Amino acid sequence: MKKTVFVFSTLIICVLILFQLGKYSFLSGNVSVEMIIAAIALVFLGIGLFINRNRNKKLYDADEVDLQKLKQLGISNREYEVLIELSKGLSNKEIGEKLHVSESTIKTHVSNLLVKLNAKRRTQAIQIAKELSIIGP
Amino acid sequence: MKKTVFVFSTLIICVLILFQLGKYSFLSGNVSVEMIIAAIALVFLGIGLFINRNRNKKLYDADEVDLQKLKQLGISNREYEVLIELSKGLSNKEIGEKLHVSESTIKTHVSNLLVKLNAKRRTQAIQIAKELSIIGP
DNA sequence: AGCATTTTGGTACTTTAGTACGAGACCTGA
DNA sequence: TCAGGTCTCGTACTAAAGTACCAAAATGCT
Repeated sequence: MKKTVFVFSTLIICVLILFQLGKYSFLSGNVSVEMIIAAIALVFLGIGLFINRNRNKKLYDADEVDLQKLKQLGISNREYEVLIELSKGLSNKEIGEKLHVSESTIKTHVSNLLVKLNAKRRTQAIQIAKELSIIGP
Repeated sequence: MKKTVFVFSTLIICVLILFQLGKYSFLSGNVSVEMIIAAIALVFLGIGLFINRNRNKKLYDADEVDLQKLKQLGISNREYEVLIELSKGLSNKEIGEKLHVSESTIKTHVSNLLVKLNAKRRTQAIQIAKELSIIGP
């Protein structure tokens, strides 16, 4: 939310600045029409690129989208943590060591994840989770 | 390559059209300055969004990058096919059925892939392959 | 044709992964 | 306080995955 507000605020401010700049330049008559148009075009091209870059990043950030889908699927916090490590290619044992719990516990979490994600294997779970955008690429 | 040429050609054409449009409007004096600027801004905002969308898609297309990296890693055609199915979350047995070979063969391919990708598990192989951009997200 | 590589497949084995239970500890809202 | 959910851990089992080694076809290149 913060990012979205920031981006759109910046956009609106840019629009206002450009309008004022355009009026002033035309009144004074010092700057050519082509230059102004080129400047505006460049600025908005940049804004377009910036917005899309942020939009693509946002898909894999810890934002509202994730939490919503996690609740829909009934995935708990701990299970989500396991899912993250799972997707990094760690074994159950390694995940257990990283989260300071036993391998047994991880197995339980993974089993629950497979049911909730409707997957047969951990590799499939990774794929499904990525399609649902609840984990990064 | 085709896409890049297309995008930049479109961009240049848009620039030219906008310059001509700008000149004509100012000469005739029928359209307000604000409207023209707004139109230009919107168009280039759109172009910016469009370019970035294509750029992000291109990262995971079947381009030259793949083949180069595959040769560097010594991954053969068949192994690559197996890697693709692997990343979809299929089991060795399922991959065998899909590619019309035995599970044994897939095991051999997977074992070779793990060595070549320097991975310990298939999940890790998927992660590494994605980092190297030799398979899609 | 001859050599190198790839692809295929097998056996036998060890290691992970995954399932199916049960059960205690810990919070939290009603 | 108590039901419900989460988190933890265990045992015992089955099913995959992965390793090591071998070897015959198939393919590609010169």
